[in-house]
Amino acid sequence: MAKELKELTSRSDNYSQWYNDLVIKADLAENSAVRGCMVIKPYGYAIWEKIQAELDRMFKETGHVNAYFPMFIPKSFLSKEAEHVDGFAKECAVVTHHRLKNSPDGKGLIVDPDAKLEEELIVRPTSETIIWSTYKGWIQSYRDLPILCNQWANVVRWEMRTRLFLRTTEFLWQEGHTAHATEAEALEETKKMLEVYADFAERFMAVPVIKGVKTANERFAGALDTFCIEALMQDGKALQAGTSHFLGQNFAKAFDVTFMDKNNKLDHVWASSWGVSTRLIGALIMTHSDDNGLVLPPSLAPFQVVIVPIYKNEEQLALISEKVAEIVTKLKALGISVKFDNNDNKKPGWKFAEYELKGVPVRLAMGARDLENGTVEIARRDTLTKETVSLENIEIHINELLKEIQKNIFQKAFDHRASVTREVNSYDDFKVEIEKGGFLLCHWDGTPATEELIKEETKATIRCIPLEGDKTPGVCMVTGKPSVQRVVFARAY
RNA sequence: CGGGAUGUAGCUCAGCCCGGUUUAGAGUGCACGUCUGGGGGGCGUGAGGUCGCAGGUUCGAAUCCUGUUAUCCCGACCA
Repeated sequence: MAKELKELTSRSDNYSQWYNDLVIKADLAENSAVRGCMVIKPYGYAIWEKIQAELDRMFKETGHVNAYFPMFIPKSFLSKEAEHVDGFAKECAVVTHHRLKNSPDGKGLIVDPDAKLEEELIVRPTSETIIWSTYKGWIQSYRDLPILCNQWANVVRWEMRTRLFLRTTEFLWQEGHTAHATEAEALEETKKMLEVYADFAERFMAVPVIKGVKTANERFAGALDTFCIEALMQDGKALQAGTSHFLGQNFAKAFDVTFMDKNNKLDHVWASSWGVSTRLIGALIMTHSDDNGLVLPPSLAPFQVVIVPIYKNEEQLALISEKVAEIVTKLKALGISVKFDNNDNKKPGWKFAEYELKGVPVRLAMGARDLENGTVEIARRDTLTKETVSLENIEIHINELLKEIQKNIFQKAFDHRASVTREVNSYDDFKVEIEKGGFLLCHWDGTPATEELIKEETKATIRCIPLEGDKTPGVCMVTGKPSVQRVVFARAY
């Protein structure tokens, strides 16, 4: 494996560069031949698979089923919901033809003008429109409701500027699209999925999040309300980690999806949609990792334990392998994923550095010395500490250690967030404080105009109106008008 | 779409200002051999390049000029 750049840019030196370096060097992804699109490499994809597996389980547990809809959307569909088209029109990839032919001058291929599509197709930036046009055929009665579908898919948004995982032209995500008979039920669904996301973020990603609702400015195009989970990165910038939208009857009206209710009355269907994307991997990286590389939560690490043998010859390796096999069996019995790296092409020192860079939570090293003493060296990634322990009940020790690492990195992220979250009461203070990063809890008069002004002057946005916590009213830090509660400001990715 | 930068070996880059001792280099990676092995190891040998592309200037261009194309970084826009 080629690792030319041995040294990572430090976070304090250049956080942005550190992130870019880390994604490449930890072998998570790389830029592709297609501008703005990334290749997710096996190690990075393995993390995505872990994320998928857990979320998929959680979705099914909450009554959802998977389905798949086309990646192409007839152009006319997109324009049916007025706000929706406004939100996405500027970043759509458009299919206009369906055939190529040899260039008359003999050089390469050209688009065959005879193969022009009657109606252009949009590569989905999100699937509300194609799904709601489909749901129209599925729904006649309240007995057909609710519909609780999720799809795992790729989407395309033609962004001007991209960054690996955080914003790519094409990205992988899941999008849930649900249809309900009542407003209350759709709203309940929206909130339920927000809880699922928050639970996943905190328990599996070890990323503490604030649950909240977006302001009108930040709302999803076509939604009545957008709920979100907001995370805080180590550099003090916020990252939206997931959204759950209450769509009201907007899409049902746009696509004329009606149903007969229990009283034989025709009504439009109520909707929610919700999604998280490969951006979560970006959140994972920027929350936990350090200047030595990636730090992965045990719950999502492609493998939780790596074992490195240290030997002088084949005989020693054979003896070590035998001992290691016992440990592997015990670990696997506890559901712990483990990799024994007996690759002879790399030296132990190289492997240590490599697995540190890749964020493997626990590393074991076993050599002749350990064989003699019945011990093994355990190194934990989060604290970079090492200890030599007895092999007796080693699997129990490691199991506990993994739990502790999971807890520790969450706590570390939680403490960091707490340390850079503060209440600010005057706009003058705000302008100073926002430069330092972090979440600022401030009173705001609830108007888009004030929000816009703050954004223009400070580049800070309202990340969300938090659902939990202090609800004391006050006065807007800018206009002095009444404020219902403090809202969360930050500069964001 | 504005601003900045860069295309030279698989990768990271030097050489370019000031054209000719450069037969185009280094590090790293790769192949083979060997000594090694508790934190990216040492020695030796070897393979690997139309210097992004197209023109131009010149006796001579990686180097100067023009055009073109691609990518990266920083902003504005967005998950």
